[in-house]
Amino acid sequence: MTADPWADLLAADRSLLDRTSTAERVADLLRQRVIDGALAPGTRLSEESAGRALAVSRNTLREAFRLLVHERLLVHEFHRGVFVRVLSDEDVIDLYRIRRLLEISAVRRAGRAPAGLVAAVDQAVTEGERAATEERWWDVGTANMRFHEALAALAGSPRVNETMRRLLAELRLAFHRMSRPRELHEPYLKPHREISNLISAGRVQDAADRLEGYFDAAEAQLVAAYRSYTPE
Amino acid sequence: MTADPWADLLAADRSLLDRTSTAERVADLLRQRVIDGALAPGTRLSEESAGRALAVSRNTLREAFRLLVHERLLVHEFHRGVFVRVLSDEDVIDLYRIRRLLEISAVRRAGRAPAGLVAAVDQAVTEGERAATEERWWDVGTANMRFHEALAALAGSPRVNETMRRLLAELRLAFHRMSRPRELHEPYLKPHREISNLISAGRVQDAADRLEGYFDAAEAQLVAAYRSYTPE
DNA sequence: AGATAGAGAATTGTTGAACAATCCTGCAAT
DNA sequence: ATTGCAGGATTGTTCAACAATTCTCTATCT
Repeated sequence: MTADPWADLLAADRSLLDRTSTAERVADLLRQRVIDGALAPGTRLSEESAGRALAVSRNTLREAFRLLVHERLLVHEFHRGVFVRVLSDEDVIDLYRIRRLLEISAVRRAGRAPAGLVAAVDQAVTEGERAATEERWWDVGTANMRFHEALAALAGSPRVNETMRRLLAELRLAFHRMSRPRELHEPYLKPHREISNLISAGRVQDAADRLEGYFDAAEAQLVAAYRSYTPE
Repeated sequence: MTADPWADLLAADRSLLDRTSTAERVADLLRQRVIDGALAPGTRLSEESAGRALAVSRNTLREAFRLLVHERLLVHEFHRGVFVRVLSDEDVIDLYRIRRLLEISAVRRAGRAPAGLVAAVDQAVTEGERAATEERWWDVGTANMRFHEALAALAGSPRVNETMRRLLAELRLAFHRMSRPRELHEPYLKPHREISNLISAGRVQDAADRLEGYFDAAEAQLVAAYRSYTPE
């Protein structure tokens, strides 16, 4: 019962010890496929074929499905199966609503944030700019999301981080409905750069105000785009 | 394929049509028991005994467990079982951090909120005051939570509502570690009343500022209390 | 032609049993 | 007091079975 100072160090490594169930790994895999668009919104995932493809039993697969349904990446219709989520207009609006709350609040309190978190914001913007010069538009979108994730991370809250990660994964579902990734992502590079510079300069209130206006414009534009792309 | 105005009304009732799996109902039940404290933090829920008690198979039970683990009410240790979550000090601090973000932002934008949502805030406070005069201290705590839920609801976002509901359920885990429900909940009645009145009066900025100060005090106090109650 | 009904197939919901992998318990040995 | 080691208990995962529900296709009717 002695106090072991090194024990805490080891405890941190415990997570790497491969201690994850197959259900979780299946969920990780499916989540990735939904995010990168290999599984398009609306696709039905039957237990039988998915189970055969991944070589796991139906029960294990169902556990994985439950996780992703809870993350809103899949929807579960009783006795009908699970489908990759199709976002409605209201969903996209709502995603922006909650992101606005979290990000603006986080930026407004960014004065307390450690330097590393501020640097991460700048880094995400830089990464987006580089991807843009190389015309990798999907990567620009990814970098843009990392930017917003970094903004929320300024709050220094694990739960905020996880909430943001899930929201952004959900937002990917909207992107997959739209073609023209360049028109979709490029316009945001400049405002992102401005906001990042304001934060780096310590002018967090100005940054928050700028972000507020940014959201008004971005939300309106994306919703309009999403609506116009909607088929049926 | 005609436009049916009444079809939407019916569609809303579809959810009442009992179309829920047993796993979900088991999860609902367990969630309730965790929230009301019948299952104390740290309790181990073995698959065998829980399954026998609820008369469901292990597979179904495991699906329910997955849901509650995802909601952070249970923790799952590989090959060891599931336990009712024990919140750490950091968890309590983090819960307050994210609540602060959501609630303050929601209040700050409460000008756009419909009157019904504002009324709900007042109603929650009134309910708490009544419970206090009747010395039902646990109910005072419940009403206090409903107050905070109503504040977040001012944002008018389904996702914010759900996030708050989960966060408050998680916070219940902290309360169960503490005795003295009166000392825990009573002090907040007065500030809640003040904030509610400010919002009703349309002075949302003042309310947000007041809430900010409230959080500083409440968080410090609860964390101190939680720490002192912590056994082992 | 188009709508409707109904039989049969396919899929999901749930259970129970089985076995492997891992953890826990208690005792012996040092 | 700590370590090593069996044996038992619990979880992880699969499989097979059946009930409940939905889907599909054809026959029927107007």
